[in-house]
Amino acid sequence: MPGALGARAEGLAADLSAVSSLTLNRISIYLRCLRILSERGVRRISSQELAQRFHLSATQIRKDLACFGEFGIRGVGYDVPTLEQRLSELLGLDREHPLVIVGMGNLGCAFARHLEFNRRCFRVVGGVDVDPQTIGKRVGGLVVRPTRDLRRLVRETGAEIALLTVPPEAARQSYDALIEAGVRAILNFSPIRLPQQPGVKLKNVELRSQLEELAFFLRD
Amino acid sequence: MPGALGARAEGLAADLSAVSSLTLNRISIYLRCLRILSERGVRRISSQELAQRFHLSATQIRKDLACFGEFGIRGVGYDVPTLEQRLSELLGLDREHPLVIVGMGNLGCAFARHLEFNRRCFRVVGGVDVDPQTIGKRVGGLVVRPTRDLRRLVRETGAEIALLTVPPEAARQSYDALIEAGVRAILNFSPIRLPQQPGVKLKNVELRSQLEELAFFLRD
DNA sequence: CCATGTGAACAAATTCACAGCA
DNA sequence: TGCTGTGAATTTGTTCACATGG
Repeated sequence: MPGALGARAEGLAADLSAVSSLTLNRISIYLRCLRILSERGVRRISSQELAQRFHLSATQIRKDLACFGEFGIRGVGYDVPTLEQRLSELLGLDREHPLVIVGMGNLGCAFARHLEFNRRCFRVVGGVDVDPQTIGKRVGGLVVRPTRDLRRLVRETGAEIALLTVPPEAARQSYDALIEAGVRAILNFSPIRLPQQPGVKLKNVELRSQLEELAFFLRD
Repeated sequence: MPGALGARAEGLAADLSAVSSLTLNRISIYLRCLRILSERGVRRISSQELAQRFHLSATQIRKDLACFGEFGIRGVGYDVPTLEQRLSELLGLDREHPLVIVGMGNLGCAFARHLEFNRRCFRVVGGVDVDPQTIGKRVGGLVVRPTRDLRRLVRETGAEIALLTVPPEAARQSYDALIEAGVRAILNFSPIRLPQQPGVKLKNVELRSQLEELAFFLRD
């Protein structure tokens, strides 16, 4: 192991800001698999067996984990609860993240109810919309507020993450409002290309593209 | 240009099955940008300008397009309506794709209504659920049918694509049922790892992973 | 001329192969 | 012995730089 400054006993291999998006998404998947194993009472697992059970790649699991440190026991494998715990901490999932939803249409409401029901690390603390018909509606455990209250809502709740689920024509305006309100990470479900803002993490979920890729596969 | 067999005047550069998922998803994005330009009456655009307007990379646009053929006029740029048309055909978006939704909970209903409203190339022809409370409910223009009717539904409607939006514990069973019913492409929104089935395209949309990547970015 | 299209250079990600340690 | 962790090899993806041709 290189003598990286600040590396602990089960040392951190490299600086965390260099970890790729692909690796992070897979780590999140490994964590889900570990939770399932944990619930089933499995205490130890090798990368090989983890890969076989969940259709993953054993080498890739080990390489991905190597970005964060050393977690296994050579010749044995990984301790399931320990690895689950360590990965949760590394992803910042040991605390709850307050989250606001901008656009309480079909998709926004679905996420509000879904995350309400399945709350793990993320808590929906507010939802806003421009439509007077929608404002005031109860969805899950919250009441929809007007978009002009966004800044106040973010201040009050300390929300750092936002879901952007507005129609295309409102996307740019809502995005600017979110930046202005001071959120630090945005998951954009609208089909609009938004400019990166320094200090604010923007991720796009291109649902339409996913469907269109399937359509491409089906072309005869 | 290499003398590829079957290459037309604006020739196909290579075989389409080798095009990567990354390229396909970007082509889908370019297509959306072209539609916007088209609506605004823009008739010609260069890769440079397209990139600037929509926060893309000009070189990458040209490289991506090169997978499918030659579409531009050197020294000039691309004809917007023509390119839009050609890309639509290439992705198989010139015909409508019937689509079934398995799991009419929050997410399933949201997609049913969303695609109903915003129907372009994809038509929701049916939704199924196991919950007796949900069966029979009207969502958008359709009535939720029991999951045991899935096979018949797929046969009747010719659905080739399915959205899998069931809770985790039902995912594997529903997946097997979809394979059995004969759909050819599945977009899986459940957080369960499913095995690839030869001849059936499976894409996973990991919503949880996207959120967790944002959480990672926010770790202090 | 000027923007496309493309080989060549570069970078990133994945897989291989095996050293090293429990 | 057996599995982890990791350099080295390979594959895949992106960017550069420029020849090509309308």
